[in-house]
Amino acid sequence: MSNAEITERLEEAIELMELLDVNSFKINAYRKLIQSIEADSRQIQSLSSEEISASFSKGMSLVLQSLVEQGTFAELSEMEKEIPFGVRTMLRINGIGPKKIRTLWKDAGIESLPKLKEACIASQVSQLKGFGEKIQQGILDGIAFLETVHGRLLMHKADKLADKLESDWEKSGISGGIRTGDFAMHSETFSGLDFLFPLEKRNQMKDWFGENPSFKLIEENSGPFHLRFWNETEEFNVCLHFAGKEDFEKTRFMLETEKGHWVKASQAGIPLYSEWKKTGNNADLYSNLGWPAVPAELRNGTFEWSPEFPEKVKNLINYKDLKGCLHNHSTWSDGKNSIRQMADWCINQGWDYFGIADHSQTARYANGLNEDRVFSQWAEIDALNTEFGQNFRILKGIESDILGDGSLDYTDDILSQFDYVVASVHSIMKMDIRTATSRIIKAVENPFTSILGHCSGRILLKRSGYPLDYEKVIDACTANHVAIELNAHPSRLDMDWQNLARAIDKGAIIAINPDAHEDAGMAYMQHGVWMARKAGAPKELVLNAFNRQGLIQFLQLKNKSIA
DNA sequence: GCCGTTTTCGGCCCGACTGTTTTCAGTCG
Repeated sequence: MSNAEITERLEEAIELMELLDVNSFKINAYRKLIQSIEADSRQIQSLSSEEISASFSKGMSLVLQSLVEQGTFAELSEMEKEIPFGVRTMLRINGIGPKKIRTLWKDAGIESLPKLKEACIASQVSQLKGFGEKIQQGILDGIAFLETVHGRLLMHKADKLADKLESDWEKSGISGGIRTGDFAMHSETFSGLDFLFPLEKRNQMKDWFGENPSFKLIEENSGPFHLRFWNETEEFNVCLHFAGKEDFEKTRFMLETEKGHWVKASQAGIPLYSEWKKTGNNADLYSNLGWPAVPAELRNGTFEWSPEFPEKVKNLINYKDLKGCLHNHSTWSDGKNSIRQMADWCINQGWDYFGIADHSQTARYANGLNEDRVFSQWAEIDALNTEFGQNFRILKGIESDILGDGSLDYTDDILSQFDYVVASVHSIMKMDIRTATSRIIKAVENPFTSILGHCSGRILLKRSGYPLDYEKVIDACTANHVAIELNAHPSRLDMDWQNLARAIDKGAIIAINPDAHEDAGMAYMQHGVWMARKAGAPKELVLNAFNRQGLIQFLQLKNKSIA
Protein backbone atom coordinates (compact mmCIF):
# COMPACT_ATOMS: atom_id res chain seq x y z
CA MET A 1 0.00 0.00 0.00
CA SER A 2 1.55 3.28 -1.15
CA ASN A 3 1.56 6.42 0.99
CA ALA A 4 -1.14 7.90 -1.25
CA GLU A 5 -3.35 4.85 -0.71
CA ILE A 6 -2.75 5.00 3.05
CA THR A 7 -3.75 8.66 3.28
CA GLU A 8 -6.78 7.96 1.12
CA ARG A 9 -7.95 5.29 3.59
CA LEU A 10 -7.28 7.65 6.49
CA GLU A 11 -9.38 10.33 4.82
CA GLU A 12 -12.21 7.83 4.46
CA ALA A 13 -11.88 7.05 8.15
CA ILE A 14 -12.08 10.76 9.04
CA GLU A 15 -15.27 11.13 7.00
CA LEU A 16 -16.87 8.24 8.84
CA MET A 17 -15.73 9.49 12.25
CA GLU A 18 -17.30 12.86 11.53
CA LEU A 19 -20.59 11.14 10.75
CA LEU A 20 -20.40 9.20 13.98
CA ASP A 21 -19.67 12.38 15.94
CA VAL A 22 -16.35 11.14 17.25
CA ASN A 23 -14.36 13.58 19.43
CA SER A 24 -13.07 16.30 17.08
CA PHE A 25 -9.62 16.23 18.67
CA LYS A 26 -9.30 12.57 17.87
CA ILE A 27 -10.24 13.35 14.27
CA ASN A 28 -7.63 16.08 14.33
CA ALA A 29 -5.02 13.53 15.37
CA TYR A 30 -5.79 11.56 12.18
CA ARG A 31 -5.55 14.76 10.13
CA LYS A 32 -2.14 15.43 11.63
CA LEU A 33 -1.11 11.88 10.80
CA ILE A 34 -2.00 12.47 7.13
CA GLN A 35 0.05 15.66 7.16
CA SER A 36 3.08 13.96 8.60
CA ILE A 37 2.85 11.10 6.08
CA GLU A 38 2.65 13.62 3.25
CA ALA A 39 5.67 15.48 4.61
CA ASP A 40 7.62 12.21 4.96
CA SER A 41 9.84 11.32 2.01
CA ARG A 42 9.85 7.60 2.94
CA GLN A 43 7.32 4.98 1.87
CA ILE A 44 5.57 3.68 4.99
CA GLN A 45 5.27 0.17 3.54
CA SER A 46 9.04 -0.13 3.26
CA LEU A 47 9.58 0.68 6.97
CA SER A 48 10.04 -1.95 9.66
CA SER A 49 7.58 -1.94 12.55
CA GLU A 50 10.37 -0.52 14.75
CA GLU A 51 10.89 2.33 12.33
CA ILE A 52 7.15 3.04 12.24
CA SER A 53 6.97 3.08 16.05
CA ALA A 54 9.94 5.42 16.20
CA SER A 55 8.37 7.87 13.74
CA PHE A 56 4.72 7.95 14.84
CA SER A 57 2.78 7.90 18.10
CA LYS A 58 1.77 4.61 19.69
CA GLY A 59 -1.86 4.52 18.51
CA MET A 60 -1.07 5.76 15.03
CA SER A 61 1.77 3.26 14.59
CA LEU A 62 -0.73 0.43 15.14
CA VAL A 63 -3.11 1.98 12.60
CA LEU A 64 -0.33 2.31 10.02
CA GLN A 65 0.95 -1.22 10.53
CA SER A 66 -2.53 -2.62 10.11
CA LEU A 67 -3.05 -0.53 6.95
CA VAL A 68 0.21 -1.76 5.44
CA GLU A 69 -0.50 -5.41 6.28
CA GLN A 70 -4.26 -5.64 5.72
CA GLY A 71 -5.28 -2.48 3.84
CA THR A 72 -7.57 -1.46 6.68
CA PHE A 73 -7.70 -1.17 10.48
CA ALA A 74 -10.19 -2.37 13.05
CA GLU A 75 -11.96 0.91 13.72
CA LEU A 76 -12.32 1.68 10.01
CA SER A 77 -13.84 -1.73 9.16
CA GLU A 78 -16.27 -1.34 12.05
CA MET A 79 -17.41 2.05 10.80
CA GLU A 80 -17.73 0.82 7.22
CA LYS A 81 -20.11 -1.87 8.43
CA GLU A 82 -22.14 0.65 10.36
CA ILE A 83 -22.57 3.50 7.84
CA PRO A 84 -24.30 2.92 4.48
CA PHE A 85 -22.45 4.27 1.42
CA GLY A 86 -25.45 6.46 0.49
CA VAL A 87 -25.19 8.31 3.81
CA ARG A 88 -21.55 9.13 3.06
CA THR A 89 -22.46 10.62 -0.32
CA MET A 90 -24.64 13.18 1.51
CA LEU A 91 -21.43 14.76 2.84
CA ARG A 92 -20.93 16.22 -0.63
CA ILE A 93 -23.94 18.50 -0.26
CA ASN A 94 -22.89 22.06 0.44
CA GLY A 95 -24.33 23.71 3.50
CA ILE A 96 -25.03 20.61 5.55
CA GLY A 97 -22.37 18.82 7.53
CA PRO A 98 -21.93 15.60 9.48
CA LYS A 99 -24.29 16.56 12.32
CA LYS A 100 -27.23 17.30 10.08
CA ILE A 101 -26.59 14.20 7.98
CA ARG A 102 -26.55 12.15 11.14
CA THR A 103 -30.00 13.49 12.02
CA LEU A 104 -31.29 12.69 8.52
CA TRP A 105 -29.91 9.18 8.77
CA LYS A 106 -30.70 8.28 12.37
CA ASP A 107 -33.93 10.22 12.96
CA ALA A 108 -35.50 10.13 9.50
CA GLY A 109 -34.00 6.89 8.19
CA ILE A 110 -32.72 8.52 4.98
CA GLU A 111 -29.84 6.52 3.52
CA SER A 112 -29.27 7.84 -0.02
CA LEU A 113 -29.31 11.03 -2.09
CA PRO A 114 -32.44 10.01 -4.09
CA LYS A 115 -34.33 9.30 -0.83
CA LEU A 116 -33.18 12.62 0.58
CA LYS A 117 -34.38 14.43 -2.53
CA GLU A 118 -37.79 12.75 -2.25
CA ALA A 119 -38.08 13.71 1.41
CA CYS A 120 -37.22 17.34 0.62
CA ILE A 121 -39.79 17.50 -2.19
CA ALA A 122 -42.37 16.09 0.21
CA SER A 123 -41.38 18.82 2.74
CA GLN A 124 -40.52 16.20 5.34
CA VAL A 125 -37.00 17.45 5.96
CA SER A 126 -38.06 20.95 7.06
CA GLN A 127 -40.12 19.31 9.84
CA LEU A 128 -37.04 17.77 11.46
CA LYS A 129 -35.53 19.38 14.54
CA GLY A 130 -32.80 21.84 13.58
CA PHE A 131 -34.00 22.02 9.96
CA GLY A 132 -36.24 24.58 8.29
CA GLU A 133 -37.45 25.75 4.90
CA LYS A 134 -34.14 27.35 3.93
CA ILE A 135 -32.03 24.33 4.78
CA GLN A 136 -34.45 22.07 2.92
CA GLN A 137 -34.18 24.30 -0.17
CA GLY A 138 -30.39 24.42 0.27
CA ILE A 139 -30.29 20.62 0.23
CA LEU A 140 -32.38 20.51 -2.96
CA ASP A 141 -30.09 23.07 -4.61
CA GLY A 142 -27.07 21.11 -3.43
CA ILE A 143 -28.41 17.84 -4.86
CA ALA A 144 -29.26 19.56 -8.17
CA PHE A 145 -25.65 20.83 -8.35
CA LEU A 146 -24.29 17.36 -7.56
CA GLU A 147 -26.42 15.90 -10.34
CA THR A 148 -24.81 18.26 -12.86
CA VAL A 149 -21.29 17.28 -11.80
CA HIS A 150 -21.93 13.57 -11.27
CA GLY A 151 -19.13 11.51 -12.79
CA ARG A 152 -17.08 14.58 -13.74
CA LEU A 153 -13.43 14.83 -12.70
CA LEU A 154 -10.92 17.54 -11.88
CA MET A 155 -8.01 17.51 -14.30
CA HIS A 156 -5.35 16.53 -11.77
CA LYS A 157 -7.55 13.73 -10.43
CA ALA A 158 -8.12 12.49 -14.01
CA ASP A 159 -4.35 12.41 -14.52
CA LYS A 160 -3.85 10.33 -11.40
CA LEU A 161 -6.56 7.83 -12.34
CA ALA A 162 -5.14 7.54 -15.86
CA ASP A 163 -1.62 6.97 -14.48
CA LYS A 164 -2.96 4.10 -12.38
CA LEU A 165 -4.88 2.53 -15.29
CA GLU A 166 -1.92 2.79 -17.65
CA SER A 167 0.43 1.21 -15.15
CA ASP A 168 -2.06 -1.65 -14.58
CA TRP A 169 -2.34 -2.13 -18.35
CA GLU A 170 1.41 -2.19 -18.68
CA LYS A 171 1.60 -4.96 -16.10
CA SER A 172 -0.94 -6.91 -18.17
CA GLY A 173 1.13 -6.41 -21.31
CA ILE A 174 -1.31 -3.93 -22.88
CA SER A 175 0.15 -1.11 -24.96
CA GLY A 176 -0.73 1.14 -27.86
CA GLY A 177 -3.34 3.36 -26.20
CA ILE A 178 -3.10 7.13 -26.03
CA ARG A 179 -4.91 9.65 -23.85
CA THR A 180 -7.32 11.75 -25.86
CA GLY A 181 -10.48 13.86 -25.48
CA ASP A 182 -10.43 16.13 -22.41
CA PHE A 183 -6.78 15.23 -21.75
CA ALA A 184 -5.72 16.74 -25.07
CA MET A 185 -8.14 19.67 -24.92
CA HIS A 186 -7.16 20.44 -21.31
CA SER A 187 -10.80 20.83 -20.40
CA GLU A 188 -11.66 22.60 -17.15
CA THR A 189 -13.24 19.40 -15.84
CA PHE A 190 -13.39 15.99 -17.50
CA SER A 191 -16.46 13.97 -18.44
CA GLY A 192 -14.30 10.87 -18.05
CA LEU A 193 -11.05 9.29 -19.15
CA ASP A 194 -10.80 8.92 -22.92
CA PHE A 195 -8.26 6.64 -24.59
CA LEU A 196 -7.76 5.78 -28.24
CA PHE A 197 -6.52 2.29 -29.14
CA PRO A 198 -5.78 0.47 -32.40
CA LEU A 199 -8.86 -1.44 -33.46
CA GLU A 200 -7.24 -4.84 -33.05
CA LYS A 201 -6.96 -4.24 -29.29
CA ARG A 202 -10.71 -4.15 -28.76
CA ASN A 203 -11.18 -7.72 -27.56
CA GLN A 204 -8.12 -7.61 -25.33
CA MET A 205 -9.43 -4.44 -23.66
CA LYS A 206 -12.91 -5.81 -23.23
CA ASP A 207 -11.47 -8.89 -21.54
CA TRP A 208 -9.25 -6.82 -19.25
CA PHE A 209 -12.17 -4.73 -18.02
CA GLY A 210 -14.35 -7.84 -17.80
CA GLU A 211 -11.92 -9.24 -15.24
CA ASN A 212 -11.91 -6.03 -13.22
CA PRO A 213 -14.94 -5.99 -10.91
CA SER A 214 -14.82 -2.27 -10.13
CA PHE A 215 -15.75 -1.46 -13.76
CA LYS A 216 -19.15 -2.03 -15.30
CA LEU A 217 -19.67 -2.05 -19.08
CA ILE A 218 -22.30 0.49 -20.19
CA GLU A 219 -23.88 -1.41 -23.07
CA GLU A 220 -25.95 1.44 -24.46
CA ASN A 221 -22.89 3.65 -24.87
CA SER A 222 -20.70 0.98 -26.37
CA GLY A 223 -20.37 -0.25 -29.94
CA PRO A 224 -17.82 -1.56 -32.45
CA PHE A 225 -15.63 1.53 -32.04
CA HIS A 226 -16.30 2.44 -28.40
CA LEU A 227 -16.42 0.73 -25.05
CA ARG A 228 -17.68 2.74 -22.11
CA PHE A 229 -17.19 1.66 -18.52
CA TRP A 230 -18.38 3.10 -15.22
CA ASN A 231 -16.25 2.76 -12.11
CA GLU A 232 -18.73 2.44 -9.29
CA THR A 233 -16.42 2.79 -6.33
CA GLU A 234 -14.72 5.95 -7.54
CA GLU A 235 -17.56 7.18 -9.76
CA PHE A 236 -15.92 7.96 -13.09
CA ASN A 237 -16.29 7.02 -16.75
CA VAL A 238 -13.66 5.41 -18.93
CA CYS A 239 -14.29 5.57 -22.65
CA LEU A 240 -12.12 3.49 -24.94
CA HIS A 241 -12.21 4.50 -28.59
CA PHE A 242 -10.89 2.23 -31.32
CA ALA A 243 -9.72 3.07 -34.82
CA GLY A 244 -7.94 1.26 -37.63
CA LYS A 245 -4.52 2.37 -38.82
CA GLU A 246 -5.97 4.42 -41.70
CA ASP A 247 -8.38 6.33 -39.50
CA PHE A 248 -6.33 6.64 -36.33
CA GLU A 249 -5.18 10.26 -36.66
CA LYS A 250 -8.48 11.30 -38.16
CA THR A 251 -10.41 9.83 -35.24
CA ARG A 252 -8.02 11.39 -32.83
CA PHE A 253 -8.64 14.83 -34.33
CA MET A 254 -12.40 14.31 -33.99
CA LEU A 255 -12.06 13.33 -30.33
CA GLU A 256 -9.87 16.33 -29.56
CA THR A 257 -12.01 19.00 -31.21
CA GLU A 258 -15.09 20.65 -29.74
CA LYS A 259 -18.21 21.26 -31.78
CA GLY A 260 -17.69 25.03 -31.71
CA HIS A 261 -14.51 24.69 -33.75
CA TRP A 262 -16.39 22.97 -36.60
CA VAL A 263 -19.36 25.34 -36.40
CA LYS A 264 -17.25 28.51 -36.46
CA ALA A 265 -15.21 27.19 -39.38
CA SER A 266 -18.35 26.49 -41.36
CA GLN A 267 -19.72 29.97 -40.54
CA ALA A 268 -16.47 31.52 -41.74
CA GLY A 269 -16.71 29.57 -45.01
CA ILE A 270 -13.66 27.43 -44.23
CA PRO A 271 -14.00 23.85 -45.57
CA LEU A 272 -12.64 22.22 -42.40
CA TYR A 273 -14.94 19.21 -42.54
CA SER A 274 -14.27 18.26 -46.17
CA GLU A 275 -10.53 18.80 -45.73
CA TRP A 276 -10.54 16.68 -42.55
CA LYS A 277 -12.32 13.86 -44.42
CA LYS A 278 -9.82 14.11 -47.26
CA THR A 279 -6.57 14.70 -45.35
CA GLY A 280 -7.02 12.14 -42.64
CA ASN A 281 -4.29 13.50 -40.39
CA ASN A 282 -4.03 16.75 -38.58
CA ALA A 283 -0.41 17.48 -39.45
CA ASP A 284 -1.39 18.61 -42.94
CA LEU A 285 -4.97 19.64 -42.29
CA TYR A 286 -4.41 23.27 -41.35
CA SER A 287 -1.60 23.96 -43.78
CA ASN A 288 -3.80 22.67 -46.60
CA LEU A 289 -6.41 25.17 -45.45
CA GLY A 290 -3.83 27.95 -45.28
CA TRP A 291 -4.10 28.35 -41.50
CA PRO A 292 -1.54 27.94 -38.74
CA ALA A 293 -1.98 24.71 -36.78
CA VAL A 294 -4.55 24.98 -33.99
CA PRO A 295 -3.51 23.05 -30.87
CA ALA A 296 -6.23 20.91 -29.29
CA GLU A 297 -6.78 23.19 -26.26
CA LEU A 298 -7.77 26.02 -28.63
CA ARG A 299 -10.15 24.02 -30.82
CA ASN A 300 -13.32 25.21 -29.09
CA GLY A 301 -14.74 27.97 -31.28
CA THR A 302 -13.62 30.92 -29.16
CA PHE A 303 -11.22 32.89 -31.32
CA GLU A 304 -9.43 30.45 -33.61
CA TRP A 305 -11.08 31.41 -36.91
CA SER A 306 -10.80 35.18 -36.49
CA PRO A 307 -8.62 37.22 -38.89
CA GLU A 308 -6.31 38.04 -35.95
CA PHE A 309 -5.81 34.37 -35.04
CA PRO A 310 -2.60 33.68 -37.04
CA GLU A 311 -0.88 36.60 -35.29
CA LYS A 312 -2.48 35.84 -31.92
CA VAL A 313 -1.48 32.18 -31.78
CA LYS A 314 2.18 33.08 -32.27
CA ASN A 315 2.14 35.30 -29.18
CA LEU A 316 0.19 33.00 -26.85
CA ILE A 317 1.69 32.39 -23.45
CA ASN A 318 3.75 29.21 -23.04
CA TYR A 319 5.02 27.55 -19.88
CA LYS A 320 8.60 28.43 -20.81
CA ASP A 321 7.69 32.14 -20.74
CA LEU A 322 7.07 32.05 -16.98
CA LYS A 323 9.52 33.80 -14.69
CA GLY A 324 7.89 33.21 -11.31
CA CYS A 325 4.59 33.14 -9.44
CA LEU A 326 2.99 35.31 -6.80
CA HIS A 327 0.26 33.58 -4.78
CA ASN A 328 1.73 30.89 -2.53
CA HIS A 329 1.51 29.77 1.08
CA SER A 330 4.25 28.63 3.42
CA THR A 331 4.44 27.14 6.92
CA TRP A 332 3.90 30.71 8.16
CA SER A 333 0.18 30.14 7.48
CA ASP A 334 -1.30 26.86 6.20
CA GLY A 335 1.39 25.68 3.76
CA LYS A 336 3.51 22.56 4.13
CA ASN A 337 6.89 23.94 3.09
CA SER A 338 9.11 26.75 4.33
CA ILE A 339 9.70 29.89 2.28
CA ARG A 340 13.18 28.64 1.48
CA GLN A 341 11.93 25.26 0.21
CA MET A 342 9.34 27.00 -1.96
CA ALA A 343 11.99 29.38 -3.29
CA ASP A 344 14.33 26.46 -4.05
CA TRP A 345 11.61 24.85 -6.19
CA CYS A 346 11.36 28.08 -8.21
CA ILE A 347 15.13 28.32 -8.57
CA ASN A 348 15.16 24.78 -9.94
CA GLN A 349 12.61 25.86 -12.54
CA GLY A 350 15.06 28.53 -13.60
CA TRP A 351 12.66 31.23 -12.43
CA ASP A 352 13.65 34.70 -11.49
CA TYR A 353 11.53 35.35 -8.41
CA PHE A 354 9.11 33.83 -5.94
CA GLY A 355 6.25 35.66 -4.29
CA ILE A 356 4.89 34.58 -0.94
CA ALA A 357 1.31 35.60 -0.10
CA ASP A 358 0.35 33.82 3.10
CA HIS A 359 -3.09 34.22 4.65
CA SER A 360 -3.93 37.45 6.44
CA GLN A 361 -5.02 37.90 10.04
CA THR A 362 -8.76 37.37 9.50
CA ALA A 363 -8.08 33.83 8.26
CA ARG A 364 -7.54 32.40 11.74
CA TYR A 365 -8.47 28.91 10.58
CA ALA A 366 -5.49 29.04 8.21
CA ASN A 367 -3.08 30.46 10.79
CA GLY A 368 -3.21 33.90 9.15
CA LEU A 369 -0.51 36.43 10.02
CA ASN A 370 -1.12 39.27 12.48
CA GLU A 371 1.03 42.39 12.20
CA ASP A 372 3.79 41.11 14.46
CA ARG A 373 4.14 37.88 12.53
CA VAL A 374 4.14 39.84 9.25
CA PHE A 375 7.21 41.76 10.51
CA SER A 376 8.95 38.53 11.53
CA GLN A 377 8.23 37.00 8.12
CA TRP A 378 9.72 40.06 6.40
CA ALA A 379 12.88 39.67 8.47
CA GLU A 380 13.21 36.06 7.30
CA ILE A 381 12.67 37.11 3.68
CA ASP A 382 15.24 39.93 3.97
CA ALA A 383 17.82 37.46 5.24
CA LEU A 384 17.09 35.01 2.40
CA ASN A 385 17.26 37.78 -0.20
CA THR A 386 20.65 38.88 1.12
CA GLU A 387 21.81 35.29 0.72
CA PHE A 388 20.38 34.90 -2.82
CA GLY A 389 21.88 38.19 -4.06
CA GLN A 390 20.84 39.62 -7.41
CA ASN A 391 20.10 36.30 -9.11
CA PHE A 392 16.84 35.57 -7.37
CA ARG A 393 14.34 37.51 -5.32
CA ILE A 394 11.60 36.65 -2.86
CA LEU A 395 8.79 39.18 -2.94
CA LYS A 396 6.80 40.05 0.17
CA GLY A 397 3.14 39.63 -0.57
CA ILE A 398 0.01 38.83 1.39
CA GLU A 399 -3.33 37.29 0.53
CA SER A 400 -5.47 39.81 2.33
CA ASP A 401 -9.05 38.77 3.01
CA ILE A 402 -11.72 40.90 1.40
CA LEU A 403 -14.13 41.51 4.28
CA GLY A 404 -17.89 41.61 3.89
CA ASP A 405 -17.91 45.32 3.12
CA GLY A 406 -15.09 45.09 0.55
CA SER A 407 -12.34 46.44 2.80
CA LEU A 408 -9.04 44.63 3.42
CA ASP A 409 -7.92 43.41 6.82
CA TYR A 410 -4.78 45.45 7.60
CA THR A 411 -4.22 49.16 8.09
CA ASP A 412 -3.10 51.21 5.07
CA ASP A 413 0.26 51.62 6.77
CA ILE A 414 0.89 47.86 6.77
CA LEU A 415 -0.63 47.31 3.32
CA SER A 416 1.69 49.92 1.84
CA GLN A 417 4.76 48.06 3.09
CA PHE A 418 4.05 44.80 1.26
CA ASP A 419 5.59 44.43 -2.19
CA TYR A 420 2.14 43.44 -3.41
CA VAL A 421 -1.32 42.54 -2.11
CA VAL A 422 -3.52 39.73 -3.41
CA ALA A 423 -7.09 40.52 -2.35
CA SER A 424 -9.35 37.46 -2.05
CA VAL A 425 -12.74 36.48 -0.65
CA HIS A 426 -12.78 33.56 1.79
CA SER A 427 -15.96 34.11 3.75
CA ILE A 428 -19.55 35.31 3.33
CA MET A 429 -19.97 33.57 -0.02
CA LYS A 430 -23.74 33.81 -0.23
CA MET A 431 -24.33 37.07 -2.02
CA ASP A 432 -26.47 38.37 -4.83
CA ILE A 433 -24.79 39.72 -7.95
CA ARG A 434 -25.10 43.39 -6.94
CA THR A 435 -23.65 43.02 -3.46
CA ALA A 436 -20.90 40.67 -4.62
CA THR A 437 -19.89 42.94 -7.51
CA SER A 438 -19.74 46.10 -5.43
CA ARG A 439 -17.82 44.29 -2.69
CA ILE A 440 -15.21 43.07 -5.20
CA ILE A 441 -14.99 46.47 -6.91
CA LYS A 442 -14.40 48.18 -3.57
CA ALA A 443 -11.50 45.78 -2.93
CA VAL A 444 -10.12 46.42 -6.43
CA GLU A 445 -10.31 50.19 -5.86
CA ASN A 446 -8.32 49.88 -2.64
CA PRO A 447 -5.13 51.86 -3.39
CA PHE A 448 -2.95 48.96 -2.21
CA THR A 449 -4.53 46.02 -4.07
CA SER A 450 -2.23 44.59 -6.74
CA ILE A 451 -3.99 41.34 -7.72
CA LEU A 452 -7.61 40.23 -7.48
CA GLY A 453 -7.42 36.62 -6.21
CA HIS A 454 -9.76 33.77 -7.34
CA CYS A 455 -12.55 36.24 -8.06
CA SER A 456 -15.66 34.03 -8.15
CA GLY A 457 -14.88 31.86 -5.14
CA ARG A 458 -15.93 28.76 -7.04
CA ILE A 459 -14.62 25.30 -6.18
CA LEU A 460 -15.05 23.16 -9.27
CA LEU A 461 -17.47 20.24 -8.85
CA LYS A 462 -18.15 21.43 -5.31
CA ARG A 463 -19.67 24.90 -5.28
CA SER A 464 -20.47 27.38 -8.00
CA GLY A 465 -19.25 30.57 -6.31
CA TYR A 466 -21.11 33.89 -6.12
CA PRO A 467 -22.40 35.65 -9.23
CA LEU A 468 -20.48 38.67 -10.59
CA ASP A 469 -20.99 41.36 -13.19
CA TYR A 470 -17.77 40.53 -15.01
CA GLU A 471 -17.79 43.58 -17.29
CA LYS A 472 -17.75 45.87 -14.26
CA VAL A 473 -15.15 43.85 -12.36
CA ILE A 474 -12.82 43.70 -15.37
CA ASP A 475 -13.20 47.43 -16.04
CA ALA A 476 -12.42 48.20 -12.40
CA CYS A 477 -9.26 46.07 -12.58
CA THR A 478 -7.92 47.74 -15.73
CA ALA A 479 -8.77 51.21 -14.39
CA ASN A 480 -6.96 50.55 -11.09
CA HIS A 481 -3.85 48.71 -12.34
CA VAL A 482 -5.00 45.53 -10.65
CA ALA A 483 -3.96 42.24 -12.25
CA ILE A 484 -6.66 39.57 -12.51
CA GLU A 485 -5.59 36.27 -11.05
CA LEU A 486 -5.99 33.10 -13.03
CA ASN A 487 -5.84 30.78 -10.06
CA ALA A 488 -4.20 27.70 -11.54
CA HIS A 489 -5.26 25.28 -8.84
CA PRO A 490 -7.24 22.55 -10.69
CA SER A 491 -10.14 22.89 -8.28
CA ARG A 492 -10.42 26.64 -8.87
CA LEU A 493 -9.25 27.77 -12.37
CA ASP A 494 -10.70 31.12 -11.40
CA MET A 495 -11.22 33.61 -13.15
CA ASP A 496 -12.66 31.08 -15.60
CA TRP A 497 -11.15 31.16 -19.07
CA GLN A 498 -14.29 32.35 -20.88
CA ASN A 499 -14.53 35.51 -18.77
CA LEU A 500 -10.77 35.83 -18.86
CA ALA A 501 -11.02 36.04 -22.66
CA ARG A 502 -13.21 39.12 -22.20
CA ALA A 503 -10.64 40.60 -19.81
CA ILE A 504 -7.86 40.01 -22.32
CA ASP A 505 -9.84 41.76 -25.04
CA LYS A 506 -9.94 44.76 -22.71
CA GLY A 507 -6.19 44.63 -22.17
CA ALA A 508 -6.31 43.46 -18.54
CA ILE A 509 -3.13 42.11 -16.96
CA ILE A 510 -3.36 38.44 -15.94
CA ALA A 511 -1.47 36.90 -13.03
CA ILE A 512 -1.27 33.10 -13.27
CA ASN A 513 -0.93 31.83 -9.72
CA PRO A 514 -0.76 28.30 -8.34
CA ASP A 515 -2.16 29.07 -4.86
CA ALA A 516 0.41 26.47 -3.82
CA HIS A 517 0.33 25.12 -0.27
CA GLU A 518 3.47 23.03 -0.85
CA ASP A 519 6.41 23.26 -3.23
CA ALA A 520 5.06 20.61 -5.61
CA GLY A 521 1.81 22.60 -5.82
CA MET A 522 3.59 25.16 -7.99
CA ALA A 523 3.54 22.56 -10.79
CA TYR A 524 -0.12 23.59 -11.23
CA MET A 525 1.21 26.63 -13.09
CA GLN A 526 1.03 24.38 -16.15
CA HIS A 527 -2.73 24.03 -15.70
CA GLY A 528 -3.00 27.80 -15.49
CA VAL A 529 -1.04 28.23 -18.69
CA TRP A 530 -3.45 25.91 -20.51
CA MET A 531 -6.41 27.97 -19.34
CA ALA A 532 -4.67 31.23 -20.25
CA ARG A 533 -4.08 29.86 -23.75
CA LYS A 534 -7.75 28.94 -24.08
CA ALA A 535 -8.54 32.53 -23.14
CA GLY A 536 -6.12 33.76 -25.80
CA ALA A 537 -3.65 35.37 -23.38
CA PRO A 538 -0.60 36.83 -25.11
CA LYS A 539 2.60 36.81 -23.06
CA GLU A 540 2.62 40.64 -23.01
CA LEU A 541 -0.47 40.60 -20.79
CA VAL A 542 0.72 37.88 -18.41
CA LEU A 543 2.38 39.37 -15.34
CA ASN A 544 4.41 36.21 -14.68
CA ALA A 545 6.02 36.53 -18.10
CA PHE A 546 7.29 40.05 -17.35
CA ASN A 547 10.94 40.23 -16.42
CA ARG A 548 11.60 41.12 -12.80
CA GLN A 549 12.07 44.79 -13.55
CA GLY A 550 8.81 44.91 -15.51
CA LEU A 551 7.00 43.12 -12.72
CA ILE A 552 8.28 45.56 -10.11
CA GLN A 553 7.32 48.52 -12.30
CA PHE A 554 3.78 47.18 -12.51
CA LEU A 555 3.58 46.61 -8.74
CA GLN A 556 4.93 50.12 -8.09
CA LEU A 557 1.80 51.54 -9.70
CA LYS A 558 -0.03 50.66 -6.48
CA ASN A 559 1.57 52.84 -3.79
CA LYS A 560 4.21 50.37 -2.79
CA SER A 561 7.62 51.11 -1.37
CA ILE A 562 9.03 48.14 -3.32
CA ALA A 563 12.38 48.86 -4.95
C1' DG B 1 -5.75 10.38 19.86
C1' DC B 2 -1.97 13.20 21.96
C1' DC B 3 0.24 15.84 25.31
C1' DG B 4 2.14 17.45 29.61
C1' DT B 5 1.43 18.10 34.12
C1' DT B 6 4.35 19.81 40.79
C1' DT B 7 0.88 13.44 35.10
C1' DT B 8 -2.91 9.23 34.63
C1' DC B 9 -6.93 13.41 33.23
C1' DG B 10 -8.44 17.62 31.30
C1' DG B 11 -7.48 20.47 27.62
C1' DC B 12 -6.55 20.57 23.00
C1' DC B 13 -9.50 25.03 19.06
C1' DC B 14 -11.34 29.50 15.70
C1' DG B 15 -14.40 33.25 14.75
C1' DA B 16 -18.17 34.81 11.70
C1' DC B 17 -22.20 33.71 9.83
C1' DT B 18 -26.63 31.24 9.08
C1' DG B 19 -30.77 29.44 10.27
C1' DT B 20 -32.63 27.63 13.54
C1' DT B 21 -34.17 28.98 17.58
C1' DT B 22 -35.56 32.27 21.62
C1' DT B 23 -29.95 31.36 23.21
C1' DC B 24 -27.32 28.39 20.28
C1' DA B 25 -25.77 24.41 17.27
C1' DG B 26 -23.89 23.61 12.96
C1' DT B 27 -21.12 24.85 9.09
C1' DC B 28 -17.44 27.01 6.75
C1' DG B 29 -12.97 28.65 5.16
